[in-house]
Amino acid sequence: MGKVRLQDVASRAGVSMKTVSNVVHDYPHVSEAMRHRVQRAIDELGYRPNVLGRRLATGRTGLLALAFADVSLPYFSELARIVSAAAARRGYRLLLEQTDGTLEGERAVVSSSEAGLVDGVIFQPSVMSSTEIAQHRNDVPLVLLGEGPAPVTVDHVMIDNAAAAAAATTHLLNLGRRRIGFLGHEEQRTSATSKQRLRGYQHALEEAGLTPDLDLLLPSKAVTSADAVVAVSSALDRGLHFDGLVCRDDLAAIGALRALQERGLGVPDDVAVTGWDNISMTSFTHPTLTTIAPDTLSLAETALDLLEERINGHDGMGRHRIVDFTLLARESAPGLPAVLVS
Amino acid sequence: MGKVRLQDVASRAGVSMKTVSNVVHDYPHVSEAMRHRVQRAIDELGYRPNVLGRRLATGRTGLLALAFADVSLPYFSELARIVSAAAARRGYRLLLEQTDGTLEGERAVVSSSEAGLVDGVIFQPSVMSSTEIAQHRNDVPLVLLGEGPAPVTVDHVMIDNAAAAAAATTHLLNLGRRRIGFLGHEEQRTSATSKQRLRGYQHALEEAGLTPDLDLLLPSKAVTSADAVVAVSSALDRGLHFDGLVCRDDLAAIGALRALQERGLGVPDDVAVTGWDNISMTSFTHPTLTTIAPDTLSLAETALDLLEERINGHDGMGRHRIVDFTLLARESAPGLPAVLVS
DNA sequence: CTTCCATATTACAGCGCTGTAAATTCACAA
DNA sequence: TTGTGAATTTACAGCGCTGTAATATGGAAG
Repeated sequence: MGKVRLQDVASRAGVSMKTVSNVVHDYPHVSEAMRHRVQRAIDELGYRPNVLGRRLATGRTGLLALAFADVSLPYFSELARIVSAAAARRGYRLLLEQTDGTLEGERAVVSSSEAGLVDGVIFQPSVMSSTEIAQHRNDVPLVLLGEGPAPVTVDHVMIDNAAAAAAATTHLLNLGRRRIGFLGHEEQRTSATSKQRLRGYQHALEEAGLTPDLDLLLPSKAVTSADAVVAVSSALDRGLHFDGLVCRDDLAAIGALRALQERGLGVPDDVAVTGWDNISMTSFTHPTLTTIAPDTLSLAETALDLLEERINGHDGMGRHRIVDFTLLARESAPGLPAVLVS
Repeated sequence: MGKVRLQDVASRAGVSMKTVSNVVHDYPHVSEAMRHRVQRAIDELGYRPNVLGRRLATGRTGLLALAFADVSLPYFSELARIVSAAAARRGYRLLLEQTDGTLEGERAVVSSSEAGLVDGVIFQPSVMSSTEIAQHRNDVPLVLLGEGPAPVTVDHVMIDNAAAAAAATTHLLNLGRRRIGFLGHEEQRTSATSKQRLRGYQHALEEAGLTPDLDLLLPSKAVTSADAVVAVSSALDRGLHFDGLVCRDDLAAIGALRALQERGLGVPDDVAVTGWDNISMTSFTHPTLTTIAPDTLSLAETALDLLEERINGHDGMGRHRIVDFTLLARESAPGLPAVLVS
């Protein structure tokens, strides 16, 4: 068992393979009698179509890949869930591919050294430059996610990072904070993501007539809560004073919460904090976390729309789509009702 | 481009397809000169082998599936990362499959309606009964994870849940707690996982000469922090008193932390709390969370060992393997040093 | 300068399936 | 009864690759 082939069913039912294939695919021009006869043979034999054979014949696997640095990061795993569900609604299954945020891993994704497995790829690069992405020969349809500067030839979906960072910063300003820090950008080789967020942060400060203070930039060794704890703790140790903190992402914010509480600083009373991503944990931290919530559902659907068009042969220039985000005001920086910015 | 086939390379290099194939696979009996010549043709044409063709010919895809309820649950996403890395070391790639914890989704996994895509499946069932799993025709090698009662015919890897629950409970008893609750088992249709954990909890209480109090069992609607918050809050509302809480998993524990803090109860002073799974967030909660840490690395390796044997044709009875766990004492229930229990 | 053997290379079939085009069947009208 | 077109069903080739078995090559031995 497990070795039943189309031909076996065909023999059993006394028909041709193609007729069986037609029944399997609900091809309309099959008589009822025939359909029943074949279906019975299928059931009796426990036949299961082999995707590989089908793929080889049709050129499609019904598989998409979603590639990013690390599934165990909540933003990615929650995104994966949403994309996976959306893909399933369109009849695709999702293969998750991790790059570990390394150049090597990302190169493997775009060069797709093993072709033919997936019909398309949704890829959130961490370190690869846009020019390098563009250079790679692109056998398989590709849509980029995230803030990296996408090459003009490739489709791309993102939120307006600078605007969102500005919204978070402005939110803190509206709470009366004046010494607002930025936490969690990479120490060296600042990523495009962090750069855009820093830009929005700086812009909002300047809009408010404040001069950004370089001391208030707290880089973090890696994008983890642990490194954020270290960054904030050492800043406090060296006597830095701040009353607001715009964090690069929720993990950094959670690290910040922890570090502040260890020093006995109250959030939001002493320091108001904002996160970024709206990972589910942000509703359960103490205090709950004010955060930038990208419209991930729309992100997923948009990316899949673009990808499906590519799969179906669309061959134009890269399209660039911006999806919405929301600033969710919660305990760590309360005050304004949720603000929708496009 | 993207349409380079083995035959194209063969023509270009002026050799047979098989020779190209041999070069691609580092088959030993190929002369250096030939290897170079073919390799140049490969490079010039940008040839990428097509996995599907290969699979059809060899019967292997190099893909494994990891199936569980929901990637966005931290335990699963962190497990996925570990299994994925371990699989990569063995030359496999990992396909993540979500069942949403529904019977329907789980049936789809075991009946593998589309055969041939993956070489094997690692599956953590949530609701499917062992008999039903056993009944399903099993074309593809399968290894079960987790606490469900595994059918004797199928390989299975787990930790000793009752022992771990007893360890957590005993840890609280050693801290002098006497009114210890259990939080987070399913309200109806208690899962096998919860049952075993409840059993260990009860056993530890009885060992200590205490009579389990049914009021101290706080079921939760679903396995989420949100529902845990509700469960704990309403227990406190109805005046329930407890000084220790063994939680079914870390998410429940995080919800408990939140609910207790909202009521102004101190952790661990008023209530000591233990979690389960050691998700990374438990190091950053306030207070940090004492938790049961399954040896997931060993879990992953063991599961892959068993699976590879099956893939390579092993056909005996189901093997059952127990992997270690550790009780990590942190702030929410401090005291004893880490205790290793097998 | 043969002969022989080990090593390098090739021809060919077939993995399981589907698209195309051709063949068959059927219902109904002439 | 026969013709006609529409509705079903079938034959066949081929998707890209690899295993097997057969063939070619080249150097050492005779």
